[in-house]
Amino acid sequence: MPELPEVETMRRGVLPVVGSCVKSIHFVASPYKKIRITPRRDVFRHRAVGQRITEIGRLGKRVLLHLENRHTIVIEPRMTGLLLLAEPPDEQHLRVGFQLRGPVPWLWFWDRRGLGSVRLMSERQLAIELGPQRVGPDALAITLDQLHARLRDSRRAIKVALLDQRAIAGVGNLYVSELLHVARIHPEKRCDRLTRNQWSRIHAAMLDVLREAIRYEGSTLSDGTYRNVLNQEGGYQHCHRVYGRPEKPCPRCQNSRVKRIVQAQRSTFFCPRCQRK
DNA sequence: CATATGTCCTGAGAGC
DNA sequence: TGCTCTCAGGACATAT
Repeated sequence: MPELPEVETMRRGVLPVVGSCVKSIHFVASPYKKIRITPRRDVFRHRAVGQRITEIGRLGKRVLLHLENRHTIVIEPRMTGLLLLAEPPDEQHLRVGFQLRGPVPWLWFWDRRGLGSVRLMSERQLAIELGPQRVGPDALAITLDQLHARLRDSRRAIKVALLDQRAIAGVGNLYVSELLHVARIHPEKRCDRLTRNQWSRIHAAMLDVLREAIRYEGSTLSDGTYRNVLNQEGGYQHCHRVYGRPEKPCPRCQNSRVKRIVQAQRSTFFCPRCQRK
């Protein structure tokens, strides 16, 4: 489940393709219909082939490949999408191959479940479809004041609100449980009932957890889907405090067991003793 | 407007 | 053993 740390790891991993030229693009035939690829493949090729990759960016949970003609290839991994410089795990779930002229011959988009997307956008399209109205400030860049201003009046539970990418971009279901545990905030606590001090703890914990997870190159869960661009596992799953650990002792207080609840159809893990409502 | 729910997708694992 | 069923959660469409 690539969230900010995994996508940032992908971004850093594909930096070696900066300066390379797109030689050809292979849309793998059979699963093509199943993932969202826009525009049509001939138009996509016409606008991207022959272009140099000038820069690699990240917008929330998306990787951006900027081209010299000011178009951008927007890669959205969603649940199981991977960006690979190494040989993909199998042929079956290969979606797009970018053949490059440069030090690395191929950049692959591989996606087992096919919920991801690969889109080529003009500057204008990018500004509209993924502009500040649609994607909030990045979780690593947002200030405490910005975070506070954006969510302080919301009646939603803090866990649910932090997953809203329009409010703040990059936090997903795994890291929200982790950061709320570090901040000692109950996931069901309503935003409009949090004190300034609690917001401050959330902000600090968010930065700590995300930065630490990036250092470990993200989390590879037992389903094993997330891999870095060289098809290697991340390491942060060994550091998880609560996520995916129901009934295990809380790593902070030891006296309480991690509880699993469901909020907005998603699992939340927390320590009922350390994170009181 | 804000918030809640439904939808897509595949394969791992549970349960029988 | 081998089958069926549930569940995992990204973003977005639709409903309340």
